[in-house]
Amino acid sequence: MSANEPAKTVDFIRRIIAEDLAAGKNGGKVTTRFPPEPNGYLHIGHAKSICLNFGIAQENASSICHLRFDDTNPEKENEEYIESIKKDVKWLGFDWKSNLFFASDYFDKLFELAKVLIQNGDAYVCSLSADEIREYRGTLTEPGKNSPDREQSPEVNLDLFLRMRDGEFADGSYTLRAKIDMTSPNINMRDPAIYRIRRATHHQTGDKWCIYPIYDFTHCISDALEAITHSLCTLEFEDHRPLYDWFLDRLQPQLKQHPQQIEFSRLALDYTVVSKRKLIKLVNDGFVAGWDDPRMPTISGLRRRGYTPESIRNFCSRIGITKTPNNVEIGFLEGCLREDLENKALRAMAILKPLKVVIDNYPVDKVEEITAPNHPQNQELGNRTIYMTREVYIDRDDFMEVAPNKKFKRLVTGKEVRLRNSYVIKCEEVIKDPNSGEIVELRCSYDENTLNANPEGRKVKGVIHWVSATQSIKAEIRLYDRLFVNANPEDGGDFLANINPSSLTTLKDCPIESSLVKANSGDTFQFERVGYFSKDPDSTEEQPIFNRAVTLRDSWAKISEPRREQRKR
RNA sequence: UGGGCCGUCGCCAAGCGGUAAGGCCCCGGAUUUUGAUUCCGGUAUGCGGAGGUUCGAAUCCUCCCGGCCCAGCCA
Repeated sequence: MSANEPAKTVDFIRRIIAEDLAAGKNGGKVTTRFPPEPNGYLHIGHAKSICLNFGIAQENASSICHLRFDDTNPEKENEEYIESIKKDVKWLGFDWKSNLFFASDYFDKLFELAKVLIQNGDAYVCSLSADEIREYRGTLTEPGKNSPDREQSPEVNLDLFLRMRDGEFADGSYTLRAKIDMTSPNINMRDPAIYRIRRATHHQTGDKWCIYPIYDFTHCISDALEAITHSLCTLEFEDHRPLYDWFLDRLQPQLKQHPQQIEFSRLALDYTVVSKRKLIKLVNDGFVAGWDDPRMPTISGLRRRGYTPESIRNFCSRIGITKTPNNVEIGFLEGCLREDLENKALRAMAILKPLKVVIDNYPVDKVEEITAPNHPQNQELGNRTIYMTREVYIDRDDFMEVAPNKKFKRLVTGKEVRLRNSYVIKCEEVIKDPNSGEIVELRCSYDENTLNANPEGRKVKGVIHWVSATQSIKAEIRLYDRLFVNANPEDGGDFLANINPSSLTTLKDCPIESSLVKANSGDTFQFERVGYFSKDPDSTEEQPIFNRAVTLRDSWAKISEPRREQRKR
């Protein structure tokens, strides 16, 4: 957080924790956990949770945040996801130290605790099929009815449960259920399943088990076993809290811990989907190139796009933690990136839509070395050498035969403009293709006394970027736009129907200044007057590739095209 | 329509009975070899609505309206 940032008011969760600490609760300690299921890559919504949980640990002395994989559904999980999650949490700047856990570490313990529930008459083995269980559950407005197996003796239940574990029954034939209340207005309390039979090889436990515990049973116990003090989760688990507490209350003699679950609202972002199911769909159906496609709101996608950990952390800090359903503007995230990159991205020049300029009075073979600062305000970032030659490229958007209005201050026929870090040039003649009428070249002259100096007797307001035609390299530049055309991709019911067909524009053979050959994959630059660009890992020696992370703020665009579609909500 | 939760500026968000913080966006203006950055200044007589309690209400009470979540052997 920058020095002039106003003091951030504490959110309600941090306030509760501060109060608990002050009251000496939990022995004056606070332990949190980030509990992802390894069934997909982490996204910006997870970043919010990571920043909260790890952030709280950082803010309190001797506090710690565990990384725990909630791996109770082997059919959807795998090792690739586990590795990506660890990588992303680290990249965001957080450290779980030695506290890496798996819910599957507790499978034996969980099994024993399930037996305790059975022995105490708090759980029973049910022979109803999935369809039957649904029927027996009732509806939102009608109570459910008891399973015929509900009053089975603990002895029978225990025998059945052991045989479930021993593989005597087919998948789906039995479940272990908590015996709570089939008439509860909270559907989660209507005898929820806590174990199901599923012959699936688990990425951590292999084929040791053919029964797997369900989230509600697993999560609260895992929290208790790890002595988590504050179990923070999103609002959709609010209805599960009574269940969370129910299990812990019943098993208090065994666990001797009762973490507190607190819920906060999940992050929603304009023009994006943040749901693993949908993200998987985008990846599997080829709408994007992969989990790390720069258009994806995944941590890996944002990283490849050019986002920095600092910008994401700052974003999470600014949106805060509340229970209000929030829908954050995508521009808010982009603003955080710009703010971070403004101070640290080295400057360079690149031409997206080249227009050749020949400076007739510039010596034919002269190659002039010019030292240009890497950052206009920060000399510590050093300098680089750029090369001035007789032929250069400028951007087509920076020239018009006739100025459209008095505010236009780029190059116009017969007028002057400064080439950034170089000379003032004047457009003398416009060369067009005789057939198409397309402008193919500009013939200009330059004022040799204007390098690092203002021209005599006149003011030249406009400054445009340029690249030498002979001393430059060529790059592929990928321009990204939002993945969806609607602020709410769900509009109309099918998010796939709202995919932006032009979310990616690939520009080939863009002239970029030669200093960029030294760039490493992942380095991010500000291409002056254009935006921030990050070198893509797919780059090769011959073909550097740059991804546009975000454009610069562009107040000229507002004047010249004030009613851009994108500005509408 | 059962239950749970939420409604303060376009977007986030403080506020917790004493007379509406802040950030983003937006609008002016200054500086600028990036129409960037930076810097100044502006932007809710109003807190979903209606009543009520009180000297005083965004904050307390009542009713109403709107939104989100829950009927996986997913998490």
